[in-house]
Amino acid sequence: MEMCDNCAYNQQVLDRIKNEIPDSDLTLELADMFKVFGDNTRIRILWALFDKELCVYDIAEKLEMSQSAISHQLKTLKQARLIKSRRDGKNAFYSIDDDHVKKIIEQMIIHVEEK
Amino acid sequence: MEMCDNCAYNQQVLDRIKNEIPDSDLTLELADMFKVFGDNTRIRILWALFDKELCVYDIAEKLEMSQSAISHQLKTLKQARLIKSRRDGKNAFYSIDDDHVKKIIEQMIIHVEEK
DNA sequence: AGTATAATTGAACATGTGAACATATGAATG
DNA sequence: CATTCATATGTTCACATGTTCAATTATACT
Repeated sequence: MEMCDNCAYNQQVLDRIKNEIPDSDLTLELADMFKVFGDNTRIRILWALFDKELCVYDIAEKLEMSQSAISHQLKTLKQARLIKSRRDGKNAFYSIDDDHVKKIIEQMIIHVEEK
Repeated sequence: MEMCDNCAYNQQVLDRIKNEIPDSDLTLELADMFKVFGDNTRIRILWALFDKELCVYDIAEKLEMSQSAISHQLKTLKQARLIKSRRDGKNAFYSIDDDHVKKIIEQMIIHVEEK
């Protein structure tokens, strides 16, 4: 099978993984980022934001949770730079800030579904 | 750019993500799996096991941690079916049980490095 | 200014988690 | 069968996490 440019790039990263365990700098950074994804509410928020921008109220309604709870989690997601925000009048609109977010979740879906 | 079979399959999963938020069944399962990756010790254990099978003692030495702490984390990783074990006499050898483990970490590396 | 709506923040609370320590299992060896 | 080595397990404790409640800020409208 032909390997496309995208997969070739990924292969480079995979090759690097085979070497010695890196400093805790990288592994800690990785673990911290996985932690951000490791919460049901945050996964659902990201899912809600995949194809559209939403304000806090909309997300809270969609997920049937309090604005406060959502706002707290949005802060976490924003600190991790997975989402960005934009204020329009009374509303704060949030959207995905990173092309990789979908790919990361995609890869995990493939994993859990094939088990 | 040509898209290879692998990427075409991934694209199918990505397309699915665009639809409504699924039941908490899937999102919870995803979050739980992310949680397993969301620990520095477990990331380092997985890294150590990428290219070879190791016993508990070897991992503990490599990571400079107690056997007990490693054993606890190995149990977590095994329950999540990310690693498998094989007993050979006194030693229990552990190895990666899932082809996706590398790809999942690979994708996260790409993410944290491009930020 | 005063009110309403939207969002954020901080504190409190319950729950979960990882590591350390001590102890228990299990397998090989004498 | 007791001992030793390798691993596993249980308990405890400190710490982190997610949600709720209450208070505060920010913006728009009358």
